[in-house]
Amino acid sequence: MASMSGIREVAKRAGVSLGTVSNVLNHPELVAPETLQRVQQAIDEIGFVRNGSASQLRSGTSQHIGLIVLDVANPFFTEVARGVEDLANMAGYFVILCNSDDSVDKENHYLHVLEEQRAQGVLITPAQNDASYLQRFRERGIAVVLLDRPSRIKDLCSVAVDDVHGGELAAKHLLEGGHTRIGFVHGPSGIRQIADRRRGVIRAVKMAGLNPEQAIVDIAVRTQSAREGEECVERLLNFENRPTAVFCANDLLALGLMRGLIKCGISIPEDMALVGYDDVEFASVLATPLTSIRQPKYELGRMATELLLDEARNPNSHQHKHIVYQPELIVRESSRF
Amino acid sequence: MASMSGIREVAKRAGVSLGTVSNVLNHPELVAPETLQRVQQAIDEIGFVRNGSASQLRSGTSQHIGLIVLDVANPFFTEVARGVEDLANMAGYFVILCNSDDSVDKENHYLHVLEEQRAQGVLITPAQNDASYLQRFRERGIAVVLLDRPSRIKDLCSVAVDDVHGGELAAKHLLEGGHTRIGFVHGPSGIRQIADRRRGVIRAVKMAGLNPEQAIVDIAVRTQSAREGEECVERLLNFENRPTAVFCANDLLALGLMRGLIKCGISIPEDMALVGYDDVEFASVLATPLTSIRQPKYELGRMATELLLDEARNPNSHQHKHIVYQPELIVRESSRF
DNA sequence: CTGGTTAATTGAAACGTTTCAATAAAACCA
DNA sequence: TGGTTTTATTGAAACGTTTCAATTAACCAG
Repeated sequence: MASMSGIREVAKRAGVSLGTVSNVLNHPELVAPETLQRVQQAIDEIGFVRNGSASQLRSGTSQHIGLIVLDVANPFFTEVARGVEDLANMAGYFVILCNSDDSVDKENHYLHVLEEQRAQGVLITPAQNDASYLQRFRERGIAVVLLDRPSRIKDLCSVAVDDVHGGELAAKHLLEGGHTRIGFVHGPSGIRQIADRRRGVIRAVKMAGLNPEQAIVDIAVRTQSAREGEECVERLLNFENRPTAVFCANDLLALGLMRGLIKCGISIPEDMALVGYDDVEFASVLATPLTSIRQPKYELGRMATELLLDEARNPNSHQHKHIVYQPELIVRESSRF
Repeated sequence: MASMSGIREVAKRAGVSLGTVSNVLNHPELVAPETLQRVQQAIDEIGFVRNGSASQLRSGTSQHIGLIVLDVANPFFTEVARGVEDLANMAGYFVILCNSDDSVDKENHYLHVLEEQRAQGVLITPAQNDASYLQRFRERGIAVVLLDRPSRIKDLCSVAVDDVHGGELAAKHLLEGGHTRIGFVHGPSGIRQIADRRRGVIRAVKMAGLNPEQAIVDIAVRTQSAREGEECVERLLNFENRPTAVFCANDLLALGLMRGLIKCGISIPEDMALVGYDDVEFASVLATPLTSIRQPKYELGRMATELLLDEARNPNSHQHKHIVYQPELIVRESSRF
């Protein structure tokens, strides 16, 4: 006798019909207890495991959620991913991990894959600024939530952190410490996060009654790495009117800067105050613990997933939301006054 | 006229049969160029995207690969994940991210999900030491590769890093620096990695003709965090015959230790040499750059995936392998002599 | 004892593909 | 020219579920 696959074999063994086995799997409440047990036993005996593809095909709903980030290795996204995964898992969904590496091609490839899988939804930090192409997704009934991208697109949820405020917090803190000339070290200004943080800095300076042109010393680097941070120390120190404090757009930059400053015999915070961004794990644990701006990363992921699932499950009653978290200033030695 | 879904509508529009459309999708080489183009156009016009579930159901093969790790937020796994994702993606598969959080329950849950999806294979760092239950997977034709777990199980591939050698490298380096009394700071000895690293240390000490009992000062902490590292400084310094060097089982511990030592006015490496493990990104960038043991994390992930895909695609010719990478000593200031 | 409700179970018809044997058309060759 | 091979296309039959209208059984009130 050939193989009678799946549910069918279970049904035969338990002496019930196909439909009943299906009910045991999906609506156990409407199966008589005795039958339920008999079927369960049959399932255990043959070690039956439901075929997800068949199930999804017929029922028309998958359990897939896509998470498209720029780089999993980035500790920021890593924490976000945990938040996503935790909630999705609890709700019975599973997460497909997609690294776009900032490449539009890779991003499109993944979007296509997720479309084929008829994912319930996609959490995405878009590599391309134009999010209109996500429209197609929405038309197919796939929920989309923008991650770490504030957005006013009406028919899309978004979850982000207020980078303007973050920049403002950092600058205000330094201004309160009596610094009137502040270096701002950052990567490409084209990146929204960086542009926003700068706007925050400018705002704080203006509020303090200072002239941004004079109070802010702009130092741009190519990539926001520790190496670049270290290399820009020279530039920083050679300014005719040297800043007494530096705000780095990211903790890695701050780390490099710190190292470079120590090498030059500049002590922190006495000769130069320092503030980073992201509050990565090691910030608190450096030789001179680093003041930094903390973002609710895990929460970001959780909330985004919550919105996504709500949209996926209640497409009609769902209200699109634009959630913006407020960052938090964590003061440590590097800027103590 | 009701909706004629998918392939069927494409077929009608292009004036060909179902089979031909399917061929365009899966075996374009046996479709006449002219027909091919016509079908492609129809596909584009209606914006058709193949239904993955149906495809998988009928063809019997999925594109899913499961990656079950203890914690995505751990930078070690993060790099591994990148290696996995990169290769899997290139080969046309996609990765389902699973965080077991060291919980056997979560692990089992995910294994079940992956079984339902008929995943092509699973990369796993098992939370439970007994890997025999993975046998069921193998019987279902799902390939399994053990990640970061050396194993002699015959019918399973495994990829790992030689922790004994790692411990040996660290200790040997310190011994060569003239240290004859070395602190070994580590978390729970029940963890294989830690036990292995200790064995390496002992081996190196013996090779140097010293007595492990006297040369090694064992300092256990509960968790391998920076905080615990800092807290154990006191214990370290209060030994009657104080070690002149410390090997930490992990960079975070080393970081904490470093901070504690600096606070106590102990200078590194003059008064106390320090070696970490993992060579995390910030190791090179601390006030005193940290000597550490580097593991080929990305390569680990890539190789594991390669083995997995080979097994999934050539189940018959596939040869199970047990690959062990060698870690590398990266010497920096913290142990310079 | 009848008619009406509720509770369990059934079995056939999808779901949207891929597969494969069968056909038709075209190309080749002696 | 007729036979043989090659190249394209076809259409029906799966793949393993879920769904749903229909059936049966069981119960209760009047």
